[in-house]
Parts: sequence; C-alpha cells; structure tokens
Amino acid sequence: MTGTNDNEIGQYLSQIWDLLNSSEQELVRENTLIKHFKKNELIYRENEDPNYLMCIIKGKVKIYKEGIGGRSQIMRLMSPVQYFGYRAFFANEPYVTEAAAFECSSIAFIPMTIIEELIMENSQLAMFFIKELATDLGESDERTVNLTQKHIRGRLADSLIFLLDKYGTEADGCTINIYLAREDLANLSNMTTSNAIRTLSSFCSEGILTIDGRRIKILDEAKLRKIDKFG
Amino acid sequence: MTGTNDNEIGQYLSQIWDLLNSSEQELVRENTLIKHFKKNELIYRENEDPNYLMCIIKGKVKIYKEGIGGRSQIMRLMSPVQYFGYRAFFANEPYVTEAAAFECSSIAFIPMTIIEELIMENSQLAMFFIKELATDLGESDERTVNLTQKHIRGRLADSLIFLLDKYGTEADGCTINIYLAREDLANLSNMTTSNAIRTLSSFCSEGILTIDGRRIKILDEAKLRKIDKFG
DNA sequence: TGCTAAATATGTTATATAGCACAAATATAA
DNA sequence: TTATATTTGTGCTATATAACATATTTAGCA
Repeated sequence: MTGTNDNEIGQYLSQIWDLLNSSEQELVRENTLIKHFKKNELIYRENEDPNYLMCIIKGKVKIYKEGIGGRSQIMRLMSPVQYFGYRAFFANEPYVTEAAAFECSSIAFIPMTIIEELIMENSQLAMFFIKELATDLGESDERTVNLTQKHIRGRLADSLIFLLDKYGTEADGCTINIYLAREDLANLSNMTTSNAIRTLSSFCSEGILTIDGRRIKILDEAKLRKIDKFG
Repeated sequence: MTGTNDNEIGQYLSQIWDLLNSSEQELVRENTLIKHFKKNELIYRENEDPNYLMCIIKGKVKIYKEGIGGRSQIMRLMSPVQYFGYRAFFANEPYVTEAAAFECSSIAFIPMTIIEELIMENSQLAMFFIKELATDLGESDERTVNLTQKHIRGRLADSLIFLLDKYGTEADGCTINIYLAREDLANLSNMTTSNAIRTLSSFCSEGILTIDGRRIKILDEAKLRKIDKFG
C-alpha cells in the first residue's frame, strides 16, 4: 500500500464535492490521501477503529463479515465512485466488517473528524449521508430475506444479477465484468464453494450461461431473473 | 385506530425534542398526531408511501418483511421511545417492510416534510438520524450473519436474548416481558413454527427456561448465551 | 356458557444442502 | 521450465431442517 497526495481530488469525489463550497473543498483537498491497494489486499479489518471516509476511485472492493467457523459472508460490493468505511464511525463502534480489494484499487481516505465537522455546517452533506445509509439499510434488509428464504439456485441467480447490475458487462455485452473465485461467489450467496460450483455448472447445462474459468457469460438473463424471483 | 391531538407531546419525544429550539418544538407540536393501535393492527404496509416519522410512545411494534410463500421475517422490534418508519422516505422509495402492533400501542406521527425541513436547519437533528441509521445498518448486517450461519438452537437462543435485552423482565426478574406467539418467535428466528416449538421445549427439558403458555422464564441465561455463541 | 377456530405440541418423512473425499485443471513460485 | 499449491469439478454420504399429519390445548366469540 502506497500513499500519495493528489491535487485533483475533486474529480474523484464528485458526489460529495458538488455539495461543498470552495473553502470546504479546500479543507477536504488538504486532508485527503489516496492509497493504492493490490489484489486481495486488506483495506480495514474487524474491530479496528473507523477513522476515515473511504471513496473507491478505481477497482473493486468487497465488504464482508467473518462468520461462524471461518465462513465469510460478503455483505456489499463497491465500485467507483462509492463511499464506505464511515458507518461504524457514526454508530460510534469499531468495524464489524472487513474490507478487501478484489483487484488493484485506488481509494481516497478523508478523516472522519473532518467529515463530521463539515456535516455540522453543511446540511446538504448531512442529507447525503442520511440518504446513503437509508438506502444501504433497505438493501441490507432485502438481502437478509433473500439469503434466508431463497433456495440455492435463487440465491446464486440473485448474486449473478447483482454482479451484472453492479459491474456491467465487457464489450461483448454479456460477460460479467468481474472475475470472482467460486469461493467469493459462494460467500456472496451464502452457500458452500462446492454448491456454488455445482449450481453454476447446472445453469451452464441449462443454457443460462457459459463458463470460461472465472469469466461468466450470461446467455439468458430473463431465465436467470425468473429463477431469482421464483426459485 | 383513533387520532388525537396532544399538547404534551414533548414528554414523549425526548430524544428529538431536546435537539430542537422552541420554535422548532412549536412546529413539531402543531404537526404531531398521536394514534392508537389495537393488538395486531397494521401500522403501515409494504409499497405504501412513507410520509411520517413514527415514534412509539406506548406498546410494542414489529417491523417485518413478507418473504417467499407468505413466510414472514421479523426485521426489527420497537419499544418506547424509538423512531421508525422514516428510512424509506430518505431512500426515496415506498416501504419495503410492514409494521404492526404486537399489543395495544400509541404512536406519534410527524410529517416527514416537517422533519426534512428541520434537518436542513438543525445539524444536531441530522446527526441524530445519521446515528440511528448507522446503528440500524450495523445491526442488520449482524443479523444477516446470525440468521444465515447459525443453527436453529443458536438462532432461537439469539432471539430470546434479544427479547430479554430489548423488553426486559417482569417483576420476578426472569420472565421475558413480551408475549409472542410461537409463530412470531419463529419469524424472528428464521425457522418454522414447529421447530420454534420443538426447540423451545428442548431448552425447557435442558433446564434453560420454563414455559407457561407464552410466558417464557429464563432460568440459565449463561447457558443460553453459550448456545447463542457456539451453537 | 358452549362452540369453533386458532395455537401448541409431537412424531414421521422428505429433502435441500453441508461435508467430505479425491481427481483434474489451473495458477503461483522456485 | 518444473514443482507445488490452489482452485475447480464431481460424486457420495450425512444431517439439519422443512413439510406434513394429527392430537391436544387454548383462546375468541356468538
């Protein structure tokens, strides 16, 4: 992990940036640090103190929880330019999740003390975080029901559609633009790696998708959405 | 459901009230309506538009999601003086959950338009909602892992401890101060009603608790916490 | 009050999914 | 490159939990 100051920070922080006046922007600019993470590198770990608002500039990040018996559950995936790492600070508790880079990623770090200061003076910024948290909470509740009530096929279909919506496709218009190990796919879908592999190859036999290593090409999105919805 | 205006609203809204100046208090007072709900009465339903901040003054409320095949999952339980019903408004979407009264309850309704106005002028109030949402999101993530990774005994133990912490005990110091149908206990713990009944009676045979109808008396909290933690 | 519906209790069976073993393929490193 | 570790793939077995059936108790209500 290497730290670099960057004078063109505004272009990366679009959502927040536009809500700040020039002196606020100056304050953020002076205190933002961009760090680069290698593939699989840890960004923060459970029980650490949350001191920074993080904004993913480049790359892909997973936020996950280490559960029972080393079984991990991926809670959220981040893509540019999303904000993360701030929830625990506001809740006044240590991190209850961990974050790691899926691939080589660049992340902006802004001290939460600064953010807190700004929020107290800038109601637009406060509202931004309220909206972010409110949206995440709705999604978290949705996921809880998906993961607990759907069967394996439905859960995997759900994850694949989620990945498709989140990261889009390659130039061909159907290859999901993220390369996940089967284990990550399993951790996202609350199942064992064996079952992720097995179910994925079932989908393949059924003509829903093709597999080329970690490259997944969706052939029949409608069918996948049907499985997501009805099992 | 009956509506009543109440001039002593401040005493019920303690957390928010103290953050407001007198003119803000006046605005809230003029626009707050207290409604009374009967046992099992619906407070809001899925897909409705969220227009009110609700504050539970008296009683007990469940917030739940209707899942697959009519199987419902209780997401949160509310006790006085907690706020709810506002998340969907901030996320700018219809309700994705439903709320119902477990028992005869009184709830204050404050229009979200008023709350939104106040937030834009009162950063303390904004911070209050940020903290609430941040805390709820952490709890939601925690619950996701509990419900997906723990076995039945662990999930039920978790629910019982949650109820104990949330609603406390009767005068005897060990009877949980809420009377839930086995079905609600099941919906809270992500299991079938049969399994909630079965597992509860196992706990009873093991001397962890006693059952008297819906009255549950915890005899060995330490053992229950152990089951919660290690299965 | 008694009648009817709902909730609780318990046993049995069916099934989804975890767990394990091992082979094949692929990636990583020396 | 070759060697070693990791990931992927497949089959088999074990098991947790759902689903179902039915009796019993309790609660709601006419």
